[in-house]
Amino acid sequence: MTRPDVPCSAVAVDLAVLTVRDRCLHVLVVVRAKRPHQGRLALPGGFLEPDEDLDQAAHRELAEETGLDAADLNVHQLRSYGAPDRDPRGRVVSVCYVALMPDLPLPIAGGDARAADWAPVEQLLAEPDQRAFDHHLLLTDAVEHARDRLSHTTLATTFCPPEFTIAQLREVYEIVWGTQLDPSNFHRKVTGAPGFLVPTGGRTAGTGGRPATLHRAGPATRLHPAILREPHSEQHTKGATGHEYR
Amino acid sequence: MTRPDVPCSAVAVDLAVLTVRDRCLHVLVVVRAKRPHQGRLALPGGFLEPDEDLDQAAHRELAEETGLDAADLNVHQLRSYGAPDRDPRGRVVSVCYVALMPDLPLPIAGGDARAADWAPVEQLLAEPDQRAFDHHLLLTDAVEHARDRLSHTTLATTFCPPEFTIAQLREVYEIVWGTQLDPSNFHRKVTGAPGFLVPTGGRTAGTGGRPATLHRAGPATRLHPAILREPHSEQHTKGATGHEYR
DNA sequence: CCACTTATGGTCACATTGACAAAAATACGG
DNA sequence: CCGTATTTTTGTCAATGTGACCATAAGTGG
Repeated sequence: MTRPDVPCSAVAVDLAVLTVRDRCLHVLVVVRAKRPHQGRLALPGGFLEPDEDLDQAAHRELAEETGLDAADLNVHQLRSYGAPDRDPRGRVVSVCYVALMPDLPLPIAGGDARAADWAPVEQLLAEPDQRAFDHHLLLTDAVEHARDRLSHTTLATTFCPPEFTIAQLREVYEIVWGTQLDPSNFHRKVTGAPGFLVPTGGRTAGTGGRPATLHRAGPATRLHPAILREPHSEQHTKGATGHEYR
Repeated sequence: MTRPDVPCSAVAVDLAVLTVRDRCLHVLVVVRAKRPHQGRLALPGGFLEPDEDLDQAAHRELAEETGLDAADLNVHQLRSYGAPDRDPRGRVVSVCYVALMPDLPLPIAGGDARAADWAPVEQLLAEPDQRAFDHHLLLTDAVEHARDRLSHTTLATTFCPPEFTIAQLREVYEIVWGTQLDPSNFHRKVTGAPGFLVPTGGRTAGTGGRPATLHRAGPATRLHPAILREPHSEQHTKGATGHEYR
């Protein structure tokens, strides 16, 4: 059905699957088994199938790589990448998705036997030229995207198990943002944001301190008021990722 | 160069070019000259050329449709659309860009002689099924994107001429958001946001009121503090566009 | 000079925030 | 069993941002 008079490209869907693990932000990576970039770390992904929506492809790839049903996870399109030379095999336009998930037992070795494992984001970002294709750029953008979203949405709860304490949630923010947050003020903010947290009635025990009340994620998606990343101040002319707004 | 063993798609780049005109938000549309959707209004766009980056393609299309050099305009990728049946001719994945510009003299009839003209966004959004392809969805997302960005970035100035008054800037916010803003409080906020506005020294004249000082866009891109859309309050569980975060 | 219009500045009550203190509720060591 | 350390949770206070609203400044047109 594709028309012969129109330039034709392969369309790939790549995934930046993020989680918080061992007090660090991790991303799911695979070791490439084939050329090009054989042996290098890459984001999991694959080509769009003929009768598939982009979102469907992302969910399928996620299921193949992690064995997880993405239905209740958080998978969102980030942006597309189409530099003409980004894949030496030919023209490939890649649609990148970001998925956030709690620290589940393990990424099952993928359906197609590629080795998939968690890698610390900080370490990967420190060596810009070791990734396959332009996946360093994809990862940079994905992390920045996740950081931004934590401020304005209730996304942080997707890094947590179904029931969690406010300290666990605070740890997520601290790790993703690389900052320290005041426990007392953080508590006030998140409990004050309508629809963010729902107390389950349960409490923790055996942690050597006052037991914490357990919470579930509430119905809200946008956060009001937002939880700000920077202690305020400063001229904000920065923007790291190369996809600067305005 | 494209490998035969991989599903192949056409990749299109579509543009939602927004401007403020006659106190309404307008978008640049073309009347489709060919089937499918002949005679219907569509967002301008075209297919990705073999040796072109996505951003380059967006700039090229913008130049073709408006005759404008996009260098100093504001063109950003929104997201991609890839429903299998979105184009009856075959598989087409479309990367949508949003461009914001001041109300320049006119959109020159495009290089390929298609009629390009401004259409009021409100009117287009009111008739969901009259657009070509899924361009109603693209437009919905583009407008929501622009609205969100006004709060947190200095994007609003790109709707204004090089020199503008604070009242003109306020009008941009009011029109894009569909709200009324208090002139006095708005003035306090925008003049207080560091790097947002730079007074040029000039003043208006002949407007039947106190002359306003003229400003240029400042160096800042992010806005601090943000200029909030809603007078506060309310449970924010909404999200209109179908691409809900969380 | 006066009415009118628009821009800009000020006031005040209120909400949000960060820094910090204090209280509550547990574990653990003696 | 008591005191101390630890962690959660609740307050307090000053600084700042915000909305509602009023006042003043500085033009135009009669």
